[in-house]
Amino acid sequence: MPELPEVESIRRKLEPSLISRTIVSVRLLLPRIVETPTPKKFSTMLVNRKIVRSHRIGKYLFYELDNGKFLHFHLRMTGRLLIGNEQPKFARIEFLLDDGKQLWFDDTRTLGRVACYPAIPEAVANLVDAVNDRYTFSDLFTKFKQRSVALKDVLLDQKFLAGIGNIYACEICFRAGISPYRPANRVKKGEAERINQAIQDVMAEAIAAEGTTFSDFRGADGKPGNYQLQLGVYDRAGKPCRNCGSLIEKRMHHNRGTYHCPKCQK
DNA sequence: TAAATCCTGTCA
DNA sequence: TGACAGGATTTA
Repeated sequence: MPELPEVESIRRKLEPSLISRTIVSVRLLLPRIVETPTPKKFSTMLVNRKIVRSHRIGKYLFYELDNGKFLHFHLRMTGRLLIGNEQPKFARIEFLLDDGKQLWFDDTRTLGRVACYPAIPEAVANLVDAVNDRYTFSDLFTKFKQRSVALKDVLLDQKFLAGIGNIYACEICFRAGISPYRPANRVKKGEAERINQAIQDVMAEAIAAEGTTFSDFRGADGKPGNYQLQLGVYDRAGKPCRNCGSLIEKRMHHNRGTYHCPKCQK
C-alpha cells in the first residue's frame, strides 16, 4: 500500500507525537513480524530509549534512538502507524510512550515488518530516494539505456529510485505520456526528461495531498489521503482519459494491475 | 526475467 | 469461489 508519499505523510504527522518521547514498554501482539533481532531483544533494545529523530529512505522508515540504534518500520501493503489509546483492529505491536499515549503498528495482512538495527543497513542507506536525494538526469537516462525491461519495471525497481510503487509508477508514465510497457532502453532523451519531471511533480503533488487512499491507507491521524481524487489512470479502467477522452486500459503486468491511456501513452 | 511466497480481507 | 489488493524477497 504505502508508497513514498504515504510513508512521508505518516512520518510528518508522527513527528510531534514521537520526537523526544521515550518508549516505556513494547507489547508484541504478533512477534513474527519482528525481523531482527529476536522479539525479546527487540523489546529490550527499545525500552527506556528516547526517540531522537526520524529518517525516511524510499518506503523505509527509521526512528533513531538515544542509544544510537534505529527502530525500523516497513509498512508493505497494509501496514499503518497510529497514535491513540484505542487498540486498532489489526494491532501487531503496541509502543507505550512516556506521555501516556500509544503508538500502534497495525497491519491486516501481516506482511509489514519492524526491526531494530545498530545502524541503517547499508543496502537501504545506499538507495537513492526518489525525492530527497540528489541524482542527475544523466544518471537516470544512463540507467534507462541499460535496461530492456518495461519502463514501469524500472520505475518499480527500488535500487533504481527508492519509493515509487505501483500507483505512482502508472501515474508517472501517464504524466510523461509514455507507455509503461515501453522498454526502458527505447525511451528517447527528451522523453526521459519528461519522465524525470513527472517523477518529481507526481511525488510532490501526492505528498501535498497526504497520499492516496483506496481502502487501507490511513495517515498517522487515521485520516485517508486525498490524491486518489487526482489520479490520472490508476483505478480508472474504462473511464475516459482526462486528456483525450479515450478509455483507460487495465492490463495485468507481472501480476500487477497496470493502467494507461492507449492514445496519450505510446 | 518470471513466478511463487509471505498473509487477510473484500468485491464481483 | 476466485481474483485482486499500495510490496519485497526468494526461488525457478
